[in-house]
Amino acid sequence: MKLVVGNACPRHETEAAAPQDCAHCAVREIAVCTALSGPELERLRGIAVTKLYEPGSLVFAAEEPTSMVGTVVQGTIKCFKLLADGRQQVVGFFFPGDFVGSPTQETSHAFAEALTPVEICVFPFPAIQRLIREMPNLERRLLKLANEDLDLAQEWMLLLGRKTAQERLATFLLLLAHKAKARGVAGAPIDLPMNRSEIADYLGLTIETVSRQFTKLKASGHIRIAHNNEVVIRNLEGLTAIAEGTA
Amino acid sequence: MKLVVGNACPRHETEAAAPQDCAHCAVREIAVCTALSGPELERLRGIAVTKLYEPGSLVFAAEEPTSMVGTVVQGTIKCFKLLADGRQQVVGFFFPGDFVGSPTQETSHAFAEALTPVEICVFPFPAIQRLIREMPNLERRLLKLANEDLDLAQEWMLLLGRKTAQERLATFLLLLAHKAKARGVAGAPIDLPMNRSEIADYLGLTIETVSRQFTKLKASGHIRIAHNNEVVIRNLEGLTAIAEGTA
DNA sequence: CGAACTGTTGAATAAGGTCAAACCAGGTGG
DNA sequence: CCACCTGGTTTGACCTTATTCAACAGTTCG
Repeated sequence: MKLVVGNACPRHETEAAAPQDCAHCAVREIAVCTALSGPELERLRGIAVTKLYEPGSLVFAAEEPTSMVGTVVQGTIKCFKLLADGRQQVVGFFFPGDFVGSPTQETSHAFAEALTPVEICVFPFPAIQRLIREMPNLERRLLKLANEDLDLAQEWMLLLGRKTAQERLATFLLLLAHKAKARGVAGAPIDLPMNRSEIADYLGLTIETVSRQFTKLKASGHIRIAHNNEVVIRNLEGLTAIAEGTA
Repeated sequence: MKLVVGNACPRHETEAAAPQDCAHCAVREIAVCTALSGPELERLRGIAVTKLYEPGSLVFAAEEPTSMVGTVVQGTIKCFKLLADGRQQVVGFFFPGDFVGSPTQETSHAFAEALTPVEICVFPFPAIQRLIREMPNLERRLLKLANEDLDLAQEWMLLLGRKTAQERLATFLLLLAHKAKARGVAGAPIDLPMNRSEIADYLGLTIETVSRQFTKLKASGHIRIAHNNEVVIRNLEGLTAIAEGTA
């Protein structure tokens, strides 16, 4: 129960202009906008602003009026909650294509911080609320995404409430692999843009325990760590069995 | 890690007719239907079926095609996930007025079981999907509910990942008090329709630990247990401080 | 009244946390 | 080019919290 104050720099964003060209956007095929027709997409682009964030900078803070939601275009974000004494729980990592923020809640109850240089296609809050009312396709897509997020959150409740340290790390690595695959970066070694501390705060563990479990998974031949801190899964079936508690 | 197979009877439901009169429904003011106009409400009622479930019976199962969503009218439901060896994580308790099930997911990833005699205003899956497309107010309301559920799920991730046993129980009792208040049963002692095992599975603890924490909270004068297994909060500020880790 | 549950309490154990030291890689500057 | 620093990471020794195992108490119900 050590006090670990979030060291995120309060806002370090660079405002850019509206996104140039949705057709050539890197995440066009997987983001919210997938569901939209040409004219709808054009309207959404009308309210969008591309913003850049430095690693470590705060994207939004808890208990403040919601200012934005948006799609991650590049980089990785962590979303987390804090207790008064600094205990931290990461509630999600967001990669390119992921939608960040709650489009209906007037105030956020979590913090969001850039882990790497991040580019977000930002939709300002009042504007997106208006568009939602006018574009059923957008609303439908957001409902779908919210339900998927809820599913994942419940899966994570199972992990945090009932899985062992080993099972948690295995589940985490498989989740990253799965998400990488979803955005078309399959097969390749898994990039870990977060450090041990952030993994620990996602898995409800300490950095030491996370490190020990990495060591175990390496020793048992389930994974291998490449030079640039990337993870290679060497035994997918075995790792899956561990993650599901059937090893 | 003891094997605890769910002992829910597979389906023990009684089908009734369509709900008689929404205007006099006990949960009219707090359920999904709040958002709907007269004609819309009439259409929703058109697809609704009131169903009754015995305590212990299964409302729906994980990994099966979604058959229904619905509003709890009476009684309490628990929603939970299982690991292969029987470890269980409750992901939510549902009280009168609460909406159960995911209206966009083709298959559920959790089980739902009646804890008491339960009455649900059921919306069959294909029908509700059609209605959602045709009634923006309904869709908006569902999006709002999904975002609120997600918020609660993240709060629970914080609890499961970072709170002590004592803090977890305190948070749980305050949540129940809060939900009771939301449906207009404020002030009164908190009813616990679930047993210690189910509380444990919600808090990521064992029954023994839950019991010990109850004893501690009683001893410290924060709560009192009434005859019928109801909890009276005697020191709200103190209990809140414990729940938030600032005690 | 006694069987079958559910809940409580106690003692022993283990999983993970805490504290502390060593390690390692990537920069910096002499 | 290499010693030195610095941050993150790994490893080890010990400790704490919650779990496990076991006995017991209270209720409900036949």
